[in-house]
Amino acid sequence: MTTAVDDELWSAIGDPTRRRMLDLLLAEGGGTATSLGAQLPVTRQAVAKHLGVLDRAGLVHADQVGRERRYRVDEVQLGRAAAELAEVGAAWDARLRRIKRIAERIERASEQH
Amino acid sequence: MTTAVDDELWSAIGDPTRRRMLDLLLAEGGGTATSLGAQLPVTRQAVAKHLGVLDRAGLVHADQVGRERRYRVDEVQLGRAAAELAEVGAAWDARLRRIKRIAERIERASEQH
DNA sequence: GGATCGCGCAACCGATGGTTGCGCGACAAT
DNA sequence: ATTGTCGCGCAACCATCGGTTGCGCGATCC
Repeated sequence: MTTAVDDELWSAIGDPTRRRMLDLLLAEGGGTATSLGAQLPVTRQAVAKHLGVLDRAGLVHADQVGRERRYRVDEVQLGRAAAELAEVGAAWDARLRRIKRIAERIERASEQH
Repeated sequence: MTTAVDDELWSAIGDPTRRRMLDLLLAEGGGTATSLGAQLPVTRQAVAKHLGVLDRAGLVHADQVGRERRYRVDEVQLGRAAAELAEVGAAWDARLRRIKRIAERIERASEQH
């Protein structure tokens, strides 16, 4: 029962900084490398690289506005990502629950000697 | 509304190979660096390093059996991890849903000019 | 005792997340 | 129109990490 998760997507949202960037973009409805960099503990250049990764993964999308490069979240793609996250979590949870049940049954069986 | 996710834990389960290792350990109720390496596209040494990371993160736990070093999953810790995954997914989902609702309201408002 | 098995350690390599430094084009001001 | 500032992209460089190969050692099996 392989969870069939898109590893491309995982590596994009696996990075903590990129997750915080997505959060910021969602909260403010968009932003630039400079505006995000001002609210993060990394430089503008680092943010720009991350934006490139997210862009190639299809999670964000940029358009030029004057001398600014404004990024916004692609809600559909991020929705897919969120769903996959929840799916993996649920799969593990289910598996753990099953194991726990079996363990308890064995416990009971050995208790009554 | 910061999601307050433990970055330590994320980086541990963020790696695709480590996730597959956890799956294998769960499916077989434990394993060694060699046994896992045989079922993965990487060498035993790479697996051993990953096991070290998972061990330090508290997700697995080893005990020596003869000349074997047998690892098993710490179900409680993995349960916490699964819960956090689901939580982040749900948080994004909720936020996206809220944004969509607002967007639709604006749409309607501007339509009736 | 000798062959084998499982493991740890060390050196090395490529990709990646981060930095600094620089130059260029777009906008603002006098 | 020139001059200054702002936002950005490009390049060089560094540390860390996931991966490899190679080796040596201790435990186990004949």
